Amino acid sequence: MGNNALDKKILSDALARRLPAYYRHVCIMLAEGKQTITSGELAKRIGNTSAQVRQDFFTCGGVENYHPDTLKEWLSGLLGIKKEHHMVVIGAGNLGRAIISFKDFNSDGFFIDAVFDNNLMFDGMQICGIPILNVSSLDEYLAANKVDIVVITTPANVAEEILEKSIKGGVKGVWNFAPVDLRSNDKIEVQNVHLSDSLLTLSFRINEKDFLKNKK
Amino acid sequence: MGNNALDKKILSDALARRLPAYYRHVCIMLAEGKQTITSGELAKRIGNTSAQVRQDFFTCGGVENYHPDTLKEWLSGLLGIKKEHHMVVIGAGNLGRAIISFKDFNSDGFFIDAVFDNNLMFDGMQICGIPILNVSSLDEYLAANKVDIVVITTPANVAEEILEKSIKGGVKGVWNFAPVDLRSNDKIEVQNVHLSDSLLTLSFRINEKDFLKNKK
DNA sequence: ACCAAAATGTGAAAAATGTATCATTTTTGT
DNA sequence: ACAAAAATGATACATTTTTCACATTTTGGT
Repeated sequence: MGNNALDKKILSDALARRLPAYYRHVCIMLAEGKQTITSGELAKRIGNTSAQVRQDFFTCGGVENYHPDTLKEWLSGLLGIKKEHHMVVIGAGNLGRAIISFKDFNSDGFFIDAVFDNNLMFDGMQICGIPILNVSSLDEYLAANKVDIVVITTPANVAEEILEKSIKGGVKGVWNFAPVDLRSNDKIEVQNVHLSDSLLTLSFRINEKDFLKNKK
Repeated sequence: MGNNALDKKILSDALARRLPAYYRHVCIMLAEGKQTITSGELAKRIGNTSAQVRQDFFTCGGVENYHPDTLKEWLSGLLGIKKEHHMVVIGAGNLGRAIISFKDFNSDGFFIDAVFDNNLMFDGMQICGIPILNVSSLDEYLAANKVDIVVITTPANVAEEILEKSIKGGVKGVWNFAPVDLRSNDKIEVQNVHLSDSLLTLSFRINEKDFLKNKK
């Protein structure tokens, strides 16, 4: 004890990106009724090596045993999903609605409490039972309600403004889908999701493959 | 010439992930009417160092000059977005519709030609002018039409099957939003997008911050 | 209960990635 | 057109990340 990274420094992005995958597959294996999980089996599922899995777990402080329940519990603790997270979505467009209708993360304690939009047309309406409010009341709402995470699905030009409001409102994290790179700071954590980036990465890999093929 | 990675080996994932960001910001700067771009300026925008930018460009074979047009052209070539890409979306749910309504990538030569769903209710309908077809006709469609990229927005249980059909149909890449890890192989390139993973990563970073705060 | 086989935890080596340096080239101001 | 300032390309260096190796522990079969 005491010589792992958790004690002194922030974990690497590479590892932070693998943790959700571990969690996801452990949940699946638990649902499949598996009584035991090995590092090798988990590794195979996420497309990695058992050494990597063991090293990651070691870096995160180690897990007591590899029973599905223990692993899920332990990963939940690491990922901070043992407590409830209250979220609001900004933007009632297609993407906003897609996120709201995702049932996936409800089971992990993520709850969407309200949707905000600047279009008055939506006033009084609901999406999947969640009320749509006008974005002009966002400040007020954040002051009156505990909101942990703000989801931005607006156009790029207002994203920065929403970030400011979120900071003022004491929000802990922003999950940003607007095509701008919002920056994290010590007040707030930001996760930028650029959907089109992953399409371009795919296109790049396809192109690269063609490129290599032409070489031989 | 001849001593860069492009000649012999595949570029790293870290770099492949930065390339779209470079492209995105170059496009923005071009739109802003900038006459010239420096490595430092670009670095600042994507939240990195100028050394990293120069190193990346060097690794990719180098660019002639830093004029916005040249850079955009050069990055386009790397990312394989100088030619047209024809896409179909599988799944006409919220996420499918959100992707179809994204206007972002049309300008980069990505065109969505059809949507497939297994729900007969949709038959004959359209989304944003794109026809919804029954998924039973997918094989036929792929055989008759040039499709470069298949976008999967179905539930997890049918994703693997769609991948198989895509391979048989000669598709080059799969952009997968179903919550399973589909694997790339030499027939097809896969990009898995796990939306909830990025939420969990956000939650992890928030949690980690709290954790560190409690230490002092 | 014992032995064999398999899996884990850990430190160290190897590989990959990122940063710093500096000579050369390009730009800017006078 | 020239000198000074700034930016780039390429190498060398430092750090981070992954893989390897192996002693220790756990599991499974007889």
